[in-house]
Amino acid sequence: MDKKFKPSEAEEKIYNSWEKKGLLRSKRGKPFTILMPPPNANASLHAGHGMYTVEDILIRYKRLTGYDSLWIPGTDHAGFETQYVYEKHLARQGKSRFDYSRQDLYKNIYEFVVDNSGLIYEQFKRLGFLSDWERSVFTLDKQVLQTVDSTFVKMEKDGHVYKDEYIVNYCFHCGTSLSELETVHIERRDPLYYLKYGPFVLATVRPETKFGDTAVAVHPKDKRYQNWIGKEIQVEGLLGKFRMKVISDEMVERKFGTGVVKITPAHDPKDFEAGKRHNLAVKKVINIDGRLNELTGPYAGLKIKQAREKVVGDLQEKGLIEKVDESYVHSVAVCYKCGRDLEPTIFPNWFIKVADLKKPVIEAVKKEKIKFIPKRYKKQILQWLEVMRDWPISRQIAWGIRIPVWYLADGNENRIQLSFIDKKGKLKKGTLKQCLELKHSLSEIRSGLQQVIVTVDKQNPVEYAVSNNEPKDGRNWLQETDTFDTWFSSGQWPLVTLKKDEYETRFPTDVMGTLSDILPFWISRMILFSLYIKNEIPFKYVYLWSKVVDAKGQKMSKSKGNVINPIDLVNKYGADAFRASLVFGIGEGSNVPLAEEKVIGMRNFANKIWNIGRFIYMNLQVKSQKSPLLPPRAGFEGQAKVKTTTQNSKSTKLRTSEVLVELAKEFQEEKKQYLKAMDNFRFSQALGLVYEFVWHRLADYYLEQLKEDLRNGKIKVRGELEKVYFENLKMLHPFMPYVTEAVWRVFHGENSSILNDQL
RNA sequence: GGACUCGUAGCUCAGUUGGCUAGAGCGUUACAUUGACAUUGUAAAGGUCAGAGGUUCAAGUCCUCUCGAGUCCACCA
Repeated sequence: MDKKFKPSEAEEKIYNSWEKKGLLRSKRGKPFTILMPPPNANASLHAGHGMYTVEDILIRYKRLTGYDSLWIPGTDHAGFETQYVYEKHLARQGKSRFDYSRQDLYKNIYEFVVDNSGLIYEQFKRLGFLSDWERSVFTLDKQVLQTVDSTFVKMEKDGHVYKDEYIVNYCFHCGTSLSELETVHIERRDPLYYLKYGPFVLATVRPETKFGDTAVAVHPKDKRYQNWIGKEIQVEGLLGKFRMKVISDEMVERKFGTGVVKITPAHDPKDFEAGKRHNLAVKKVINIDGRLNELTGPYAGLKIKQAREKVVGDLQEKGLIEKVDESYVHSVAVCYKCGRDLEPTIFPNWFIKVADLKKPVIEAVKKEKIKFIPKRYKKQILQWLEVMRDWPISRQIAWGIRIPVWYLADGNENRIQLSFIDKKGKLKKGTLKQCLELKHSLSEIRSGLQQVIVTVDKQNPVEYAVSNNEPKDGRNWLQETDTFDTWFSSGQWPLVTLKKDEYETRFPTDVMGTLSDILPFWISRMILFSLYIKNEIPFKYVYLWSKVVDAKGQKMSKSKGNVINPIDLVNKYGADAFRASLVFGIGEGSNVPLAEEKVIGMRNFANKIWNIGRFIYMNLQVKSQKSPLLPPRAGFEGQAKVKTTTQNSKSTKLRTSEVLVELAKEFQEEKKQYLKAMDNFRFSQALGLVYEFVWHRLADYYLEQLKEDLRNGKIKVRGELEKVYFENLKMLHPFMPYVTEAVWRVFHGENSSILNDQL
């Protein structure tokens, strides 16, 4: 044995042997199952992924305690995220997605993802993860598409799906609508304009939307405006005179501005709701290209910002602005991805009605059929579930699972808007009728299709079919071009990862471990889908781990320049050290500070483990060489012990037998506490316990006490020390798999594995 | 506005049914060590456990309030 444990030499060899011997999964015991939260297929390992270690700890611990533990891996196509990365890549080449048909774009992104995938699994392997890689599932695999489509079809049949013109948060830059959860609110100072509005003055930050106003509102109890409620006012505007209804609604804050609000249902979520309550017209004045439309007269074609400037200028000229409050601070919804302002706008969208679907989820969480660790997340997810609104699932991007809806083309040529790349590679836009009239065949349109927009007409809807496959009835259909929100598919992760027969034995799965910040996106949806499709919860425990932060507790971010690459640390100090440093001394649910010093500390611990083994092993060899000369015999031990103890009695040394009794007792207590901590997901405590025992009790105390006896070849002493040491190796193995396995093989032979033993 | 977390040694943090002298890692200081390990050992310095009040035989731990830091949700025309 070397003086030091050298991870770089040992790790790869050991991992390969696990793979070769089929130890990535076990074949005996009661099932224990974890589904790996799928990282983005094209991702590479970042510090946050380090926390997957917690799942590996569980898998290994369960393996060692006699379970058939299975960790099923997978990767996610991560719709919007990935397309965003790809579009940046396109932009560098001076191109955009509008240069491609959706088919080609999808193909290109697929290749892009394939080129960049696989890396993360290699990195996971370096961390030692005991996952059954051959079973990897990608969220665009055939069986996933099948399941996702079928779920949607079933939901539609059961009346949980509807299409509506709805106010959605639309990002003009990313070209897609976003769900509530994908928006970020930031505080910002914007000018607040006080506009003269007929007899009133009202305050707004968005004067450019005034063309879409369909009412003004006041609070029902506001004395100032009592007489106006229900009447019409005459307003002199930029486009001439018009009349406007005055409504009253509780939503109006009397203290804000002048207590009068303009209602713009098409471009403000709250106004949209108010519009519904009061049956107001929805007048859309901004199109999805981010420009004002023909309803705005001279402002048509201007982008929002330009329009605002011009409108303000013109209003000022006409004397219609009473004052401007430049110090107004409010929060603005921005895109979580690109950070630009989101535009609330009307867009046809597929929705999942969640009111009924979420009820059993709330039940299951309240009754603790699913337990959350740390506990406080139970409250948080319940809070989220309560406010969860209908879920807009349409994303106007190509990279994803296309929504299985077909619109009847025949007879609806006028009502279907589309864009496509024609044979010559030119982008064409218009109604289907216009395109056909330009001598483009339907098959040409289909193959170059970019986007199909079918607006919602409740009185006379365009006929559509919802099914896994295109209807084959001789008529022509065009498939919806929108794709599912990526959480719609990853939310069905527990429904697509197990084999059929495993739903009998491994479902519900045992633990779902994931970052706490996707609790609402993912965890709540997985529970929802599982209860809906299988009428069963998908997992028994949800273990939330927290953010990995830097040594000072700061969030890691590129702009701060404090990002730590885990693989660098693994290269320098070994996977064991890296893994242990993410667990050691960490409170449940608190941030995980990652500091190089700490990794070094754990590297030192790994070396200590190694050297305890080395010491015992060396004496084992010394003894066996000497044994022909000094055969150990019954009765001999006692004598020798008396001798050595008296010889070394400078300090007060205990008798060997007493030390051994003490050791056995202390070890029993350690193991008991360890098992308790592990079973309660208190990994940090478990590791801390063993750390303390192995280093400061076993090495510093017991080994020192028993050094002489060991050198003198006391079989009993060596046996006891070995036993305690081996047990501790097994206890440490979930945390530090490599060094424990390496020492194990020194003692038990190169072909042995600690994984075949039991704790 | 609603919910939640945190404030313990110079730094980063443990401390779970309230209970022996409040701990660890790193850092600091002194000493030791050529046969397990310098990626070491022995020891030391360093804490009014944010502050105030309360419950209790007993409070870092439970309750109330104050101050400070942070997170999530909702809203902001």
